Amino acid sequence: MSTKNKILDAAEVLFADKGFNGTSLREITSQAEVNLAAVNYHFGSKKELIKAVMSRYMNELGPRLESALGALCSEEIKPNLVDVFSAFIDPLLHLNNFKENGTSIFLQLLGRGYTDSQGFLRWFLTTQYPEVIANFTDAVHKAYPELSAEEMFWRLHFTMGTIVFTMSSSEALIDIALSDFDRKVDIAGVIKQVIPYVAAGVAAPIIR
Amino acid sequence: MSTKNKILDAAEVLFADKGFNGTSLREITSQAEVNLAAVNYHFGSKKELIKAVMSRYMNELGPRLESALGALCSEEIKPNLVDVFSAFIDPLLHLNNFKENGTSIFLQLLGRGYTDSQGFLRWFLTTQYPEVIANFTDAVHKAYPELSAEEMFWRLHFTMGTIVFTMSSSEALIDIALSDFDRKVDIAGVIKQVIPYVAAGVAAPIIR
DNA sequence: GGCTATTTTAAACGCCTGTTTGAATTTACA
DNA sequence: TGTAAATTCAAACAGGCGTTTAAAATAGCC
Repeated sequence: MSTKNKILDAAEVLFADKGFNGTSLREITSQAEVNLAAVNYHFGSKKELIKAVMSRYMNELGPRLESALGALCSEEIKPNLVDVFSAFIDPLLHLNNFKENGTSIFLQLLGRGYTDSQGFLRWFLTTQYPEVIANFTDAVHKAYPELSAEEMFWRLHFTMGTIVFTMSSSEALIDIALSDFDRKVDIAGVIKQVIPYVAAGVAAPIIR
Repeated sequence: MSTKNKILDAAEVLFADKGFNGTSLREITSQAEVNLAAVNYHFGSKKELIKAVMSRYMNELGPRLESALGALCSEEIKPNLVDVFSAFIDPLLHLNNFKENGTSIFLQLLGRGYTDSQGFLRWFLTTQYPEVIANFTDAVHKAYPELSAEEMFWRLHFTMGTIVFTMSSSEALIDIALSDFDRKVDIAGVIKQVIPYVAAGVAAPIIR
């Protein structure tokens, strides 16, 4: 295991748990059992390390997401919104093969990135991976063409908020669900719960 | 204007903008034009200052929210979910009278509190203001009695996520909407957009 | 006016942060 | 095996953090 990967592995877990600002390089390097200076040697700075952590996941997720959404767009029959959102399930759950708890970690990182560091991660994702977003809006437009561009903009951001926020606090919520309802829920279970919710939200009647 | 209030006024804006961890006491006190030590003198610690900032809003919002939701529950006719969520509008917008941009600041603070500081604010709100949550779940249950307690739990947290996340990045989103659609949107406009979304999400058909 | 209690102030405390340095060590290749 | 490049390492850097201290200033009250 290379030093670079030891750092990435330790960093992603700590970042997901405590946020980017809330995690120090000393925590990361001692967890990874490497020297403190290794981060700056291999990545240049903490900011570049954050980008590297996100890129590793996006490079794994991006192509699968594109092909899943692309397949949906090229079909003859018009998809419904549940289909569109369900297209996310397999690519997201595949991250669990890539890495233990990969799905959960990635979604938590996404949530952290949206609120930490004054939205620089939003800039990073939208500029580095614009085709993912374009594919998604295309699919939604095909499923629900009556929605104007502006209404779609807002509803997609509401959806992003629902997913990202839920997942960034999913551990706490899963614990509450376990103690209140004696129900063991995993990340796949949460995703299955959230899809009808966001699909109905995006499909809500338009009030003008 | 008392020193205490000067600190609270400066702190809430900075906390909303940059998070609790991301804002230093030195930023707060220099913005408020008071001495650095004043925070620890008047509030004891940074953590207590955060609680004080949140309490000032909750004390303003709580009673209005309770009466709005209480009125809904005591009505003869069964409310629908749009009514339930609409009950939040007036109490929330009233915060704009209480304080300039009060609605926006409060919702941003709420969002920060859920992700910053490992959820201690969730603990603070649920233990200090449980009746608000109870009123809300009662109203939703009356509007949609088929929903089981567990399904309601998840859908309410999805809703919380949608609102809180949207509002915590509302400034950035409003800017994008302005440049992409030439549409000036304010916080009330965003709230009106989000209500049909969350109402439809909570009302989504149950998949068992 | 004088005394007490409250508040404000400048300075320092100890600790933690990301980053840099230069020497020691390991690795890779001829 | 010898040499040059790549990597690791301990140590220190400058700066920011929340908090504390004790003296100075202000306020309230008899």
